[in-house]
Amino acid sequence: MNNLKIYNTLSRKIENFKPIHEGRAGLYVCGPTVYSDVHLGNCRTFISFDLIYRYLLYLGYKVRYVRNITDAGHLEGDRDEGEDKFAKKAKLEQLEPMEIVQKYTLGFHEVMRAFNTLPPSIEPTASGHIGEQIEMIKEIIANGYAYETNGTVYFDVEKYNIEFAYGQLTNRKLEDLMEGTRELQGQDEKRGRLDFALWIAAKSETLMKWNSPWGWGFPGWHIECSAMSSKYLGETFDIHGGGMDLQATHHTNEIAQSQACNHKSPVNYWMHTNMLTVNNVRMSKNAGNGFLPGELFTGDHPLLEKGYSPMAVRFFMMQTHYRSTLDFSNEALQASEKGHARLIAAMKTLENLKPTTSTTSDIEALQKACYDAMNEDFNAPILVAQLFEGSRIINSVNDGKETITADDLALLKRTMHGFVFDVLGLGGLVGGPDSYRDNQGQDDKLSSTIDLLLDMRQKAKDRKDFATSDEIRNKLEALGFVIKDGKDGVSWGV
RNA sequence: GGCAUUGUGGCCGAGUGGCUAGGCUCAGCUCUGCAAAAGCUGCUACAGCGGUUCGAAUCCGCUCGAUGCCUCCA
Repeated sequence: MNNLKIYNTLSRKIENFKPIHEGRAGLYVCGPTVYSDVHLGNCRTFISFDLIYRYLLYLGYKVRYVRNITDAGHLEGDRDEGEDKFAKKAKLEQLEPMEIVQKYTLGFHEVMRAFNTLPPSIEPTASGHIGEQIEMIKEIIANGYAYETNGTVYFDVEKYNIEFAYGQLTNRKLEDLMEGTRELQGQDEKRGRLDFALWIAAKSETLMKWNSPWGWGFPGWHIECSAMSSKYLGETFDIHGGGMDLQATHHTNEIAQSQACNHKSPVNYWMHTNMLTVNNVRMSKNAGNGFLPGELFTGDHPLLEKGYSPMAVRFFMMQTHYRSTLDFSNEALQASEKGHARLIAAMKTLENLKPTTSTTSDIEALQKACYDAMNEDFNAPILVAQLFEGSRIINSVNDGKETITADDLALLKRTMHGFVFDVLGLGGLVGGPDSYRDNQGQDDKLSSTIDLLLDMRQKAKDRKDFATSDEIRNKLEALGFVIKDGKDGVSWGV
């Protein structure tokens, strides 16, 4: 449990993970803004952190995993101009803002389930924590790091920077940041160009608004994460994660708010996941090169040659480290699809392995290699390579080319199950994720039927009636089944 | 312009200075009635040029290329 290493954005180094409380870990991940369908880039981030969450659990940590839902106050422009996203979408769709929130929250959960991600321990909403956010803003004002103008409260970045390093997370100096900032209209209310809103005064047309000491309004985007993370994980907690694109603005402001409020650094380990690209260009909502998870599953998109199962996609993501960019292409996806199928086939074979009195491969070394891979900043690609070594052993034992003792077989099963299913989250034995397991009863009937056909084929083979046996095989294969003639009989897969 | 990341074999992708992951593709072999599956073997990889070193894909410098952030985004 003590060998885990994590790359910390703050130090730009791989560090030993030392939790604040022995045996426990607090993890906060910035969740989605639910004003439209979740897109695949978001999914990659959440799947990456699902892996991290799963491995912490697998190591025996008691983890509190908090992932928020942003359902209020997220403006179009990050620097406080623009319109409320929910209200804008609501006008377009003629719905109440909270209907939008509900619709896309449900859709988000559906996709997360399809990818077999574990639900977080707590999934707090911004709109449900307005009080906490107001209290935090009051404290920041009392501490002298924020000021109110016409019902809007701004964070005073330049004043904060005198005492703290505002740009520490991105290694930037305040002067450089100032240069890079444009002069925007309607900003006379701000004292400094980098100042950002903690609370925004409602206009007459604002649909989502709450009462506050500064009048009716809504919270700025960044304050919700500071308020909710400190509420559920404490003023300083272990790990905060999110996509790399949040590093410069959102997370930088989160640190500033928390420091200004609580006088302490909020997070020990900052983790950032890399972007998803298509043809080497970042997939983004507005670039037109993105597709939705649903389109990926069905293949119903011009960029996709066919559909890919959620587990094949998850496996594809596990073959790349979370800090590397991941490029989507049909070729790469299809390669992963086959690799995934081969690994899952070996998992099935593992169930039927027969032990003997000696072992030819070093199972303990395999197990250690799996732990080593994940302990090195959650290196899933190396883990996958080790699991293929495990699958090679499984198949060799199955072919009678290698042997294994009962004890080693038990260890091999524990290792393979633990890392394939519990850590990588590649679904259960029968058909993968829960959504694919609904027709369990049918599956049983189907497999009896296939077994019957294969039994008939065997009888035909026994009397050298190869015409009949091949006909059965060819027709089954045409239906998508794979027939494997093994040493001790026939097996099949889909 | 500033701050970062990055350039690995046909493709995708790991790589902590020396022991050259893994998957997919392709070719061959073993097994098989034939296939499939499985196993084994192979396919002149580290952008270029210098440097440090006994030794560099890995460290340093320069050149060229790609990407991200700095402006909504996971």
